[in-house]
Amino acid sequence: MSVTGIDGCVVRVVDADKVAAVRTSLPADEDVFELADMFGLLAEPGRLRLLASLLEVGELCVCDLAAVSGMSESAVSHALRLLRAHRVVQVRRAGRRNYYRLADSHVRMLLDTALAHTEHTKARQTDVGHS
Amino acid sequence: MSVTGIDGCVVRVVDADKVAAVRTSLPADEDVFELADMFGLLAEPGRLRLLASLLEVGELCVCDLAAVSGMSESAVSHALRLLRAHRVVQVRRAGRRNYYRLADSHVRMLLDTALAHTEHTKARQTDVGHS
DNA sequence: CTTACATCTGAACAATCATTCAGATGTTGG
DNA sequence: CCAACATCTGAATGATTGTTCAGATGTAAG
Repeated sequence: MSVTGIDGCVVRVVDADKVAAVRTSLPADEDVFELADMFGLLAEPGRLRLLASLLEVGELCVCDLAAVSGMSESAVSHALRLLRAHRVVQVRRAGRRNYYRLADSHVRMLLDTALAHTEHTKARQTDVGHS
Repeated sequence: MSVTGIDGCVVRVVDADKVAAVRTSLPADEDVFELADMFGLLAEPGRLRLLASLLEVGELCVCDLAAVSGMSESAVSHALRLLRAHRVVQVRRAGRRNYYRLADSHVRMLLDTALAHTEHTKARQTDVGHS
């Protein structure tokens, strides 16, 4: 019913107090973009499998990651380049092979949370079929 | 150096044991897709702000969500439709207004984890400038 | 019933993105 | 140095997606 300026633009607002409160408690734009970006890295089955694999076993070379994830080695390389650019994974050279590992504690936490929930759900479903 | 069948296809593998181990411990395809999908919902600044707002204040109508997030009401409506389709948010009608709230504990956990980290990082940065 | 309101919807457009292909880079062993 | 190897890279393609616009639905108030 009332109006307010936000980006300098005028908008309708019902509960001005709530709106003001939420707006101050919301993360800064920069943080929101960064966060969304981070979620975006996890929003693709291929990359998700790559990261989950690294979380599980610690370190793997490109061709093994391809074998595990079912992607082509080229696709894996592209994915790893992206993850590398975002400092999510780290490389270690060993002869002609490149071994990748997780390098971001934030992503590790999110992966843990997400995968824990998945396994928990699966466990429940298994329990149901118990007898 | 060795080879293996995965999708029936033949692939190079270096550490066959690790590959086999990871493959069994990895979530099922269905779960991976579902998870990636979930992350995808969080991978956009607009939706992220909407969900963070709901996490903060519990319940908001569409136009207030638009005011908070800085999106057009139409864009908000589209976003909410998507979130609704994935059972992430829930609607309550009140007159001609629709009030939305979070409805998915999984997403709530992920949001909590993510936002906690953001605030923690911010706190550290603030501390540094304490003098 | 008619108007103003709040939200929803579908089509269309622009932008982003993942994958593939062909070839480049750099590495090891003979 | 040469050949096989492991990974990387860029361009091109096809698919997916977010936003906008115009209008549809449904609700409340006079």
